[in-house]
Amino acid sequence: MERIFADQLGDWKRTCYCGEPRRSSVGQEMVLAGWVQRRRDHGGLIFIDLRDRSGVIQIVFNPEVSADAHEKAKQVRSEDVLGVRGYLAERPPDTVNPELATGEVELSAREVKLLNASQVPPFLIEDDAEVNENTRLKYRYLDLRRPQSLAPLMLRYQMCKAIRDYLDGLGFVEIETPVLTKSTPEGARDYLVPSRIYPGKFYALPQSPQLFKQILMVGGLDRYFQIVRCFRDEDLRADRQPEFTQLDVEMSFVRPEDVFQVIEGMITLLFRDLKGIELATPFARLSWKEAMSKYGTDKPDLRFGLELMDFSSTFQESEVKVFSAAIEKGGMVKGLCVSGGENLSRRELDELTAFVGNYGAKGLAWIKVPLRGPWQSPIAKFLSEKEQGEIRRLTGAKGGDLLFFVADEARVVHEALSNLRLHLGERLGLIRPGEYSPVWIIDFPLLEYDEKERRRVSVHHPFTAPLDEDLPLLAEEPLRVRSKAYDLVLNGVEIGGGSIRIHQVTLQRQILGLLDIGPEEAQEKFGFFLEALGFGAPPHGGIAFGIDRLAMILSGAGSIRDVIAFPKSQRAVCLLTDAPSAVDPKQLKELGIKTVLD
RNA sequence: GGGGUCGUAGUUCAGUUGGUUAGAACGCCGGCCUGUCACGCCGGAGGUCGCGAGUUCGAGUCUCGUCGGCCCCGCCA
Repeated sequence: MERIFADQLGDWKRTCYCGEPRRSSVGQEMVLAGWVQRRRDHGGLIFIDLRDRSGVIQIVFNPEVSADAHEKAKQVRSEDVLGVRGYLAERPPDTVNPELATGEVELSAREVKLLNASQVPPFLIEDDAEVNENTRLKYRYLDLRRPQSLAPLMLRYQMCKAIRDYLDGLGFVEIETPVLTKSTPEGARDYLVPSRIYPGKFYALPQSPQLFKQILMVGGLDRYFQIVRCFRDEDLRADRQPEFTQLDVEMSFVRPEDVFQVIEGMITLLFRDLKGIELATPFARLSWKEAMSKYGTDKPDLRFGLELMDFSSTFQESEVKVFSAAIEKGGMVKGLCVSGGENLSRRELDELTAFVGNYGAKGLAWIKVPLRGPWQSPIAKFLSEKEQGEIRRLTGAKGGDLLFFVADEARVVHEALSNLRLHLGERLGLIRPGEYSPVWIIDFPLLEYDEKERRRVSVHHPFTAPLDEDLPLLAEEPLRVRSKAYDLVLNGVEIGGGSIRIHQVTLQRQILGLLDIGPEEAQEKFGFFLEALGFGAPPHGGIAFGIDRLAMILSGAGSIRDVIAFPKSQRAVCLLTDAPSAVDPKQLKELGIKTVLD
């Protein structure tokens, strides 16, 4: 039988949140409202735990206090919405509930309004209820009633508010930029929005407000920021959603150090206010080259050592053919030394071999260094005395250690070993919980060669300025030019990235040329921008932060979906609304669009 | 596009080498109960084993396909 509750709030005004009443308010008349967490019907007395976002309070329905309220409470079920008027009472001492913030008091109900009935919820609204994510997301409104699910969103809000206050204090101005904008080449796949007024033409949703913020600098804004939604039509990951939020920052007349200073102040503030953690400043700085060499990645996790070591010169002429052959072909041999790793089983070593296979490594060589006796290793018998000596010298390996080696082209070696390093770091418990190691990665290469596209592409983006000292290399050896780009990496997560931009149109055209973007294409794609640079663009630079990833780190969330109110599934579907969905043929006709699917 | 993993009651899960009527806990429904707070006690309902083929005397279990959740590779200037 369907239960229908038709009471209205009427002139009732809620006194406070359910989680707030304390002993100091005992005796006061109160109106509370919320959802029914649980009902305990003793036949005579009925207890109801009433919940809102602030917490839970116990309501007592005693027929001797109000027969009418007690009668109504009999009909109440989980997740029904109630308003209750009554007196706050002190609980009898032996019934105090120390688990509850409101556990010393209870509301004695005089009058109750049944404001809405709820269907039986598909899952229990409790923190420790483990529910499949698809069910949680389909009923996200129920999921959000759990403090555990709401907390990351609350923290995210506090984070954004603190950022706004901080930047405001430094004279930054938040300005909105268009969401319906122009598709730009380079970068990720665009989300397109068809134009009705110009059939066959499309807006693109911004991947970032890059050009607009630079144009704001040309406009003399001097210090801009925006917390802004960005869109990239690429496949999802645990830390990637098709729409995500950036903190976008841009400043005029600045050097990288000026940007670092502003951002370090902001990040330390967030950790201090939101986590009570004091981060040391200035943050570490690591050149891209050093990061790649020591960690095999441009986003190293500095919470633990386990650095990569280069054995290329050791194995140049090695009898271990996979090593020497890789070097011969222009590749390298690198490895790492796992202190105390000797007790890994053969099976575990096989698993690690399969693991590096994910990243293209064709194998994983290992050497166990026992406390006494000869090395145990499939390659041991091929290693010369000299090589063994070199390995000892380079690694400092002692009894109980385990050495890993990967030989391949540099890219594969670095991919494989950097991921192996992270994997081992986690698995061997090298990461101390609660530790945060921010580091700026600087001096990125400006360009790299894309084998698939057979042309140079930007490592950061086409508007990044080269290092002044490398400008002379631009014409002859452009791939050796470093840039004024920087990333902020925290515990192995790239949380922000930016650069000092090119502010002179001549240099900008030259860079576009190096990217094989000819004058005509440049004119068509960013003519407006090049023109703007020509009207006195100031030197400027900035940075963009992944707000979602920052919120993940600060809240300890395991997935980006935890810090987004209505996230999409891995197949980019909104499980709540079922978007994307088919549209009315009339809508398509109006837009001049025909689908070509069978 | 590829690899891995999961899908059994509303939820979380169990289900043996393929074998009779698919189980548990919580939730739900009914009854009793005036100090519970994971209330308790008694009783009850609830299943397209994701979907579709195939193998078999017989499929929750095996095979293939497909759909969906999650993780990863590719992709993400």
